Amino acid sequence: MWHGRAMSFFAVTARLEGRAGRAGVITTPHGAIKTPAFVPVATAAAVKGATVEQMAALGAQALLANAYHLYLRPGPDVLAQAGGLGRFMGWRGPTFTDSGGFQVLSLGAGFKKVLAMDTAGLAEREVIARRSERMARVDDDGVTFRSHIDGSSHRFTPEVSVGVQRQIGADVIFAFDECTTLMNSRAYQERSVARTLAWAGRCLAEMARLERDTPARQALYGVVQGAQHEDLRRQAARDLVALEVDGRAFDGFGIGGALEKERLAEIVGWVTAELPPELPRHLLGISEVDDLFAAVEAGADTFDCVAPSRAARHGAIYSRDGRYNVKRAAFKRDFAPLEPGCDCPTCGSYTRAYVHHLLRAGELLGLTLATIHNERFTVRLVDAMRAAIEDGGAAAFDALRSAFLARYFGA
RNA sequence: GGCGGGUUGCCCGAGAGGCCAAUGGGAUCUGACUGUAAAUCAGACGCGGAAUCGCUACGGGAGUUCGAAUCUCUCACCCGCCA
Repeated sequence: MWHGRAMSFFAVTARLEGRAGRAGVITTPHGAIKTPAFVPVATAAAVKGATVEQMAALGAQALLANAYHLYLRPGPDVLAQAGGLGRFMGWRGPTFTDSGGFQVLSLGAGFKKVLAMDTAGLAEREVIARRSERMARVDDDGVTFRSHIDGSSHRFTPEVSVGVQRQIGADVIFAFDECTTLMNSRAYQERSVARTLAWAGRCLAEMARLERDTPARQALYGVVQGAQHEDLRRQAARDLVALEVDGRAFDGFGIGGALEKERLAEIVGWVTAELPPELPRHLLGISEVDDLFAAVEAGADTFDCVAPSRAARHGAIYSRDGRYNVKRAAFKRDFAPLEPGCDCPTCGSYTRAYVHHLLRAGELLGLTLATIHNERFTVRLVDAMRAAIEDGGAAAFDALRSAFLARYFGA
């Protein structure tokens, strides 16, 4: 059990002078994660389009799956019987699971909407107007979900989420939280943060209870919400840090929910300022290049995001010269690699023209090749940040960022 | 040789007198995607144009009608069945 906090679950190995950013190492029963690190998403115990061998080869240190999805299918008992998430999926490294909290939003008010970044998109009244088509309903005790698979009704509470994640057996699990949008009112955000805090306490209690029966070395992260409101974010962080139930406290913290892109650095900064430096912070659902630089500088240690794989499936390719869509007609006869200079297996053997053709032809290999590249791009980018922090400190980090962003976004 | 069916925009395919520049798919072009209900979604897609505007279009030609992709005649080609 890690909850003693004195145990070396996480250790800081280098810092950005004068800033919150740092490098470190998370130690799990399935290996270490050098931070900052990008953790690719494997929602249903699979990175869509890529094998775990491919993910290991491209340098992924850990993978993140989702408790809600695995609960519905194949069922947490199957994962438990398999020997845990990693065993089940053939992945030898560390694993994370999200609590299902995000589905409170994605199956609820935020369906098919840009959740965090688009403030102009959807007014709260529209969110409310769509209520009838929601497949998730929140109350103070938990969330009632309609399965997106068969429409059946299911109930998630903090206790259920922790129990499910316990069975799934990832090395790092998250407290069940309510994820809101920027369109929610201030009053709603206040109520929601209070609810998430109450749930956090119940998660700790349930974790303590389960650990009493059968010890298992899983780290539990509390999730800081509060949207764009500084006072809510800071208070939420302080409350979670102070929380201790039956001798159990959080091993780390997630930063979640609505984040205005323009204020991401600021918001992450508020939160990390309130968090103990000796515990790791995971920024949920972020991976665009400028966001990663901002968040690492602001003190986030790990990240997960669906963007690299989803974008790849849709033809969007990350490269140091910016993101582009390889399905565009312009690439039909472009026989350069997806990103010249990239060290990924795709770029080592294949061309834009080939991936262009595969994606247009609906060949599954196209998804795989593009996914491998995008995941490698993102992993490597964060790895480069870590190296800069460890080897050159703030000056090196700044140099990397300015050079990278200038080229990525054009001069 | 006879009888019947057919020919629609890049492709397939609806439409059977005005509401049709013409439903739907596909292809094509472009955009979006940040704790995955996402191998998805959205827009454009005859020509010109900012346009509720004009032009050209439903195999060719000739008609009927205020008005035709839709009705008539005819020519061409395609597909069935019977000789």
